This record gives sequence, structure tokens and C-alpha cells, in this order.
Amino acid sequence: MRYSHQRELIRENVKGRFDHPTADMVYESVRQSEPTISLGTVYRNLKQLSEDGSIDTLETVDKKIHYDGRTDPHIHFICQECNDIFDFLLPLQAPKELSDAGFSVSSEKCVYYGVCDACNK
Amino acid sequence: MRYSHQRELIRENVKGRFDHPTADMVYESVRQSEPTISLGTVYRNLKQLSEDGSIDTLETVDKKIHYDGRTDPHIHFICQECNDIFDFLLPLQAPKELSDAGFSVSSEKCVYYGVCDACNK
DNA sequence: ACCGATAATGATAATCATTACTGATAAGGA
DNA sequence: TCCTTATCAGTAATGATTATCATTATCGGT
Repeated sequence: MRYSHQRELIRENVKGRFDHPTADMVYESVRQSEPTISLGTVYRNLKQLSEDGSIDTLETVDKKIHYDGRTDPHIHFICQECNDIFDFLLPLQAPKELSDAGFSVSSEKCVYYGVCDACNK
Repeated sequence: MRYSHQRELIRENVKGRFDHPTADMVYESVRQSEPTISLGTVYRNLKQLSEDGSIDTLETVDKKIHYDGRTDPHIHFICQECNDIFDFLLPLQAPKELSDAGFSVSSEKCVYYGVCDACNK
């Protein structure tokens, strides 16, 4: 993959935030410092970066792809009150029933739904 | 919710299969016995059924909503070789770190990625 | 430094899953 | 049976994402 200024801006943007942005959110943010960047460029690079493991993706119920700069093992919690997405840094914990059945696990995407600490008050 | 013949066909179809079909797959199947049913009707009813908990949904990387007749606690495994989705009936196991932090969990969606037993041979 | 091959870009059109709209039909209570 | 209205079939609209294309930028080789 050849270097590009735009891709670096996109990578740094996603890596530097923790709000699990959509492509459009990254576009609006990167546009502040690079006003001529195209939405298609943002989509193309987010896809590339997620395909080679630089960033991660998270599918939610809103039918938009959310991007995540974190690539170390962690799980997500989505509050059904405020719709915020929270990270919890926890080691990958694939049930042993999977390996028992001959299934080899390389990654996991766990999302828990409920009410967050703040909304519980 | 008022009774409708079409909705019952859709409910029975999803409940009677275990391949996590998309709206289009349900449409093609129900159409065999009800040729005049509309794709919009299938979408509308799948949405209703999932909203009142009769069926479940599963978001994957293909950007389509998959429906699941199973509503008892279970996790999913997606094989990266054959792309099949497997069910494992396991009790909901929210990490205690969540409740420790004041987060109350009401449901979970766990998807594990790797290679299934058959493809491992 | 320049060339040439080609990856990447900006702008925009196309795709495709899903949702909304509309006039007709049917469920079900009075 | 009559009335209200949820649901339907058919189809247009929406919206996120992807593809296209002419131009520009990267980078190894000369």
C-alpha cells in the first residue's frame, strides 16, 4: 500500500478518538484540517485500514459501520438509554465449547446491551 | 398487533429454519407458498417481529440484517472459510467487570470468528 | 532530478438494502 | 352487517456504501 497524506490523516483521526465514529463522522472531522478531502476517499481508506487490521469495525443496529481505533482485545457495551458505546478492555474469552467442537477462534466481537452507570442514576 | 396470514407465514418460516436468513431469503422462501406476497411486507413484518422479541437479529459484515428464530441465549460463530454461521447454545455470560462498574446487562450479542470444524480438515 | 507505471484522489454516478407511500383489502369489535 | 383501521401489494424514495473516471501523487529505476 502506497503512502498517502489523506490516509494518514484518516488513520490518525480514528486512532485518536474513542467514540467509535462512522465514516461520515470521520469525514466531518478530517475536513477541518483538509477541506478538500472527499467522502469517497474516507470510505475507501477506512475500508482499507480495517481490512489490513490497522483499525477495527463494529456493526450496530443503526445500519452504519462504526470504526474503532482500538485493536487490542476489548468488548463493547451499548447503553439503551443514551445510545453511547463503551469500551471494556478485557482479554478475548472464547468459550471452551468452541474449541471442544473443533472450531478455532481467531477473533471475537462481543456487544452487551443494557443501561450504563450514569443512566442507572 | 392484529392477526395477519402473511405475518404468520413469515414467523413460521424464520422459526422453522436455522440458517439465519436475510429478508430477501425469507421472501424467496415464503413466496413458494404465497406467490403474491410483497418484499415490503416481509421487511415490515420481520421488523415488527424482532421489535417485540419474537425473533432475533444478527448484524454481520455483509451489511444485511440476518434474522434468527432462536431467542434462547446462544452465541454465533462465523467461519471465515465457508462463511457459514453456527449456533452454540450457551448461557449469557456477561463479564462481571460490567456489573462491577455499575452497568446492568440485559442482553448480549457475541460473534466469534475463525475456522469451523469441517473446514479445519 | 526526470520518467514511467500505477496507486490514490476528488467529484459524482450507481448500487443495493431498507423504508415510506398509496390506494385497496381484510381483521375484528360494536 | 357496518366501521375503523391495521395490513397488504406494488412501487417510489431514502440513505449508506461502492464504483467509475479523469486527474494527481508516490516511488522505484534510470
